[in-house]
Amino acid sequence: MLDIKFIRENADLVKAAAVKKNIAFDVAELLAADDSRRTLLLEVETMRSKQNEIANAVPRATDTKERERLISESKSMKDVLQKKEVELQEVMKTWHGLMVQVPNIPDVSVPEGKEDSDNVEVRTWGSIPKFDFTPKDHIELFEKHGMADFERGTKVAGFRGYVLKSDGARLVFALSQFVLNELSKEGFEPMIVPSLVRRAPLIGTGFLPQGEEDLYKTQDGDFLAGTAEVATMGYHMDEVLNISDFPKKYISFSPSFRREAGSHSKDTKGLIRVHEFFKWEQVILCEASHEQSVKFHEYLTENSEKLMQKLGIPYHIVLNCGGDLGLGQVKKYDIEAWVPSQNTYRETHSASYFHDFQTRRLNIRYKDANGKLRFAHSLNNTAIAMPRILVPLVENFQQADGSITIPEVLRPYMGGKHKIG
RNA sequence: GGAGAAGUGCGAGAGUGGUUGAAUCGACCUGACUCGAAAUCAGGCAUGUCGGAAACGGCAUCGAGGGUUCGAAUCCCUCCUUCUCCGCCA
Repeated sequence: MLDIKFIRENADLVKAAAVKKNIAFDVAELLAADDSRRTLLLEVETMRSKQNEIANAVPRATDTKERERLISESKSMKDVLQKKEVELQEVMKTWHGLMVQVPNIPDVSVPEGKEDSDNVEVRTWGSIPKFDFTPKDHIELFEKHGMADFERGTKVAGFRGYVLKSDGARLVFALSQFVLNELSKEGFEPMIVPSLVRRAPLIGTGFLPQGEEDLYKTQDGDFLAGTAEVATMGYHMDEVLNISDFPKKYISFSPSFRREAGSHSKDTKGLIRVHEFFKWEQVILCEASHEQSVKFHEYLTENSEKLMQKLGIPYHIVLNCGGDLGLGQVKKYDIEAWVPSQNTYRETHSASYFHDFQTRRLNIRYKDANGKLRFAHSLNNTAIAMPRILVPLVENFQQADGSITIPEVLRPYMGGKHKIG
């Protein structure tokens, strides 16, 4: 959500933002709604003021006639006021419905573009492996070593179902432990947060109302979150934080769920795109300054890069184009890992910052140096998403004999084992 | 799942229909006293929103949303949350 005052004063900026993000949004419609909102509000409040005045005068009226007169005057106003109030309510509903659709303004450095093919490569790391044999894809490798069972996974869970087994299961926990340790050293506070969440944190983080299609919903009206970001941000909903605690750095774990509505034909096999997975997510809350946001955005990205480097997985960073940005994102980097079987990079991490877009919706504030309440800034980035990360991991480290070398940093968590197979 | 109780400001806690945005105490801030601190004394201390250049003023907010009433923190309804007891249970 943006500040309505800001929108009013910068209508052109908002309009341009919608165009850049390829989001259909009519700023003029919102401004018109805002005009009627303010006109009505003034009318209603003037009437209320009059009524309050009468209500206060009634008990002080010593004369019975005067008392009667006041009461009947107020009564006669009531109908009109009630009608106006209903009118205002309707306008507010429209207004609010439009407000949650206002896109955040993308940074000037965000490239123009409609879809992920328009993203711009920023840097690359590691060398793409050259195999003197025909490399296997991750599905073949997983099945060869009994690390996953896709057939039974589908039997149990349906489309995109999987079961991780043996070293496949061990790797998930090894990676998990590795990431937890590395980021703990960086001062991130580990949290295990709910996946099953209420509507409010999803609205607050910007996944709703637009993303309802991609969320699983329970019969109680709760949702399964697609990322730990939701619950971690919701954690501080309606709070006033202490500025001396900034930046708040969290590393949150949760199972994550995605319906993948509209992606039915994409990545139908294997572990790239699944309905249910595990994720460690970095979340930062900091002071409301663009410089801080930019600084921590780079920091979050570097943290994940370091993890990838320690694992030895080749990757590149892309700067997402306008059309590939979410409603609330100001700027986003994706880390994409090299996947030999597809001869391309595939997204494994996504780092974005929001300015106060999320915190305004979630009402997360702090008192600045002048004692003024301000909305904090929020950012997040994947630390590691499993099992997706296993795809580049096993494919890049496969050997001619079909075995898989285990990255050195994971060996302590794999009982000292050096290779699979 | 069943029965009952409760939700008031930063905290404790009063308030059961009429200047109550809310007593009182504590915390916090400013000042006085002090070399300084403690103690004491004086004053201050909610947020949002609308109008206004500002001063300032209006409106809203006592878990949330509705309702009754000229008037609601106070009465009624629905929901949410917490607590107690029973049942079930990883």
